[in-house]
Amino acid sequence: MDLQLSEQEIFRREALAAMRNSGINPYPADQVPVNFLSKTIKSEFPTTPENFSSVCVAGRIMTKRIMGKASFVSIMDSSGRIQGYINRDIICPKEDKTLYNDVFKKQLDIGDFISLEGHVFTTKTGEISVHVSHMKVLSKSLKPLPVVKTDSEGGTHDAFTDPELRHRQRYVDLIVNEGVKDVFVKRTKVFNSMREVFNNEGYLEVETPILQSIPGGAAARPFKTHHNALDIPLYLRISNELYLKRLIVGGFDGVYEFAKDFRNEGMDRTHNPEFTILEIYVAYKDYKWMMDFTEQMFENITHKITGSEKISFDGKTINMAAPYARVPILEAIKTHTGHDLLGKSEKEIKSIAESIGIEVSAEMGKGKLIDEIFGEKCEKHYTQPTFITDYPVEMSPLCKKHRDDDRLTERFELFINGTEIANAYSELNDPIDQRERFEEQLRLLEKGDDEAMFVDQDFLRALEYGMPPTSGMGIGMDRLVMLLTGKTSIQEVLFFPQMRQEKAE
RNA sequence: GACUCGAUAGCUCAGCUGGUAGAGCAAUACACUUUUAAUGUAUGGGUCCUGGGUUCGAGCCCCAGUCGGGUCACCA
Repeated sequence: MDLQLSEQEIFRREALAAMRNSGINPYPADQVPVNFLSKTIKSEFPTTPENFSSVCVAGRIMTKRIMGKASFVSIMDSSGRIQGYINRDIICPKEDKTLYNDVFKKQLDIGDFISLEGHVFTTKTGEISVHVSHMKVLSKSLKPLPVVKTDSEGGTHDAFTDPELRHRQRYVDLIVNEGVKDVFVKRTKVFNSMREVFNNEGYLEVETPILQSIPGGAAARPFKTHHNALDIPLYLRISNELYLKRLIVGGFDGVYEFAKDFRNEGMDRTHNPEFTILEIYVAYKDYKWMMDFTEQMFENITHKITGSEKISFDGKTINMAAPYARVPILEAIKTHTGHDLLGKSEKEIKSIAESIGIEVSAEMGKGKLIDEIFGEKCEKHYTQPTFITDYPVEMSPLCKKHRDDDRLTERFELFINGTEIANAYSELNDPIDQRERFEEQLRLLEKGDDEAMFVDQDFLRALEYGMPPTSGMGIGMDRLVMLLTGKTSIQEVLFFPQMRQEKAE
């Protein structure tokens, strides 16, 4: 699509041709005998200089400083940057100075990949550098990178900041913006440390279908697609919950999946159409156990990722150390609105909601009303990790009724910084109760609630074979990563957030 | 979806009351054998997001659209 080349792009193509004319392959095929990362050299050279008499590093040129017959070049590898000192008469010991005068000085640009071989030394100004004896071109770059500079006080100049460009061209963002890579490395560390916790408990990581004919397990609008050979409609999953419970029926004691889910809804700072939820189901446990398990895990992974139990987010300090407060939802509503909703009818709750300024509509059932009141008046108060528990039965069609009060369920949601991070149940395993709950959802569906759940007959059949008491939880991984990396936008923790097409054609 | 702000050189931005477009970095050329936001001198580089309109004249004003940010709504 780049029919029109900029001046700089033309210069780079000319440099590419010139390089070939000098007998240099700008895209060689051979392996590069890299034996050190820049980070290792910088951290270990001061104590064991004898190990660095013959190093080979490779990376992308980030700056070039030419001072006549000697030059400095900074290259960036996966671990950071290192400087090379390039002296004309050292890399060109014979008559022919082409490699220095033409290739290095003129044909190599910021963005090109090179390898440097030589010994490590410290320059007059104290920077650990590679004293280069051999330089090789590894790959020519044809597009100019944004040049971000950092001054001696650590200030950044000419930062590459346009969010559209940063997200569309994440590869450029990763190259030039310090700290971006780190967010994604942390993201993977979060996943890995949770995996470690689950695997140590003996839980099995599994995979379940993404293409589902009944999009179940959550209240959300699905993406619809079509299978040609079967000639049937299929949906991208909005949740994997019902499949993981089938596996508990099948006899696994603990299963988990880091699941990409897809919801065909609005996008904003905390929603992307595809996102990742960790779902875990453990047999013979209840939601109280899950709270203990969760707060312990969150304390551990926070420490592992950030080095502390305390995180700062958006100017607030959040203490992730266990234990977390446990507040029944109706208590929370009582505290923040003064209204006790326990035992109140749908009509009474509706008028209370209206009286405190909440917009209500005809198709809102009891569960939805309570959800609205909590969402509007309460959740923002829970900055520190708090388990909100015992949701009304109408809000939780897949959750077991509360052992002490059958108007409530054994459910918790974990709120941190006013946002829901986790949602967990003592899973409903009474197949007759489950069928009735589905039928209630069907009535809501007919009433026009387009988020009500579909009836999944095969899931009911599985429950009829018997499922042990089980506790299950879902954790919004993207939001958890946001929290642990201090990012306020989901786009900052996804490599490739959803965006509109760049060009109309 | 609503409101709002924005889009100008490769990047970050400036651009007066409407009078043919500017800076820093990057680029090109030259100088410079330990620099580091290297430096000095010179030079080139523009579909001012797109399409209409007003005007003698539009980067600037008006209308429509595209893409993005923010806020809200929807939604976990």
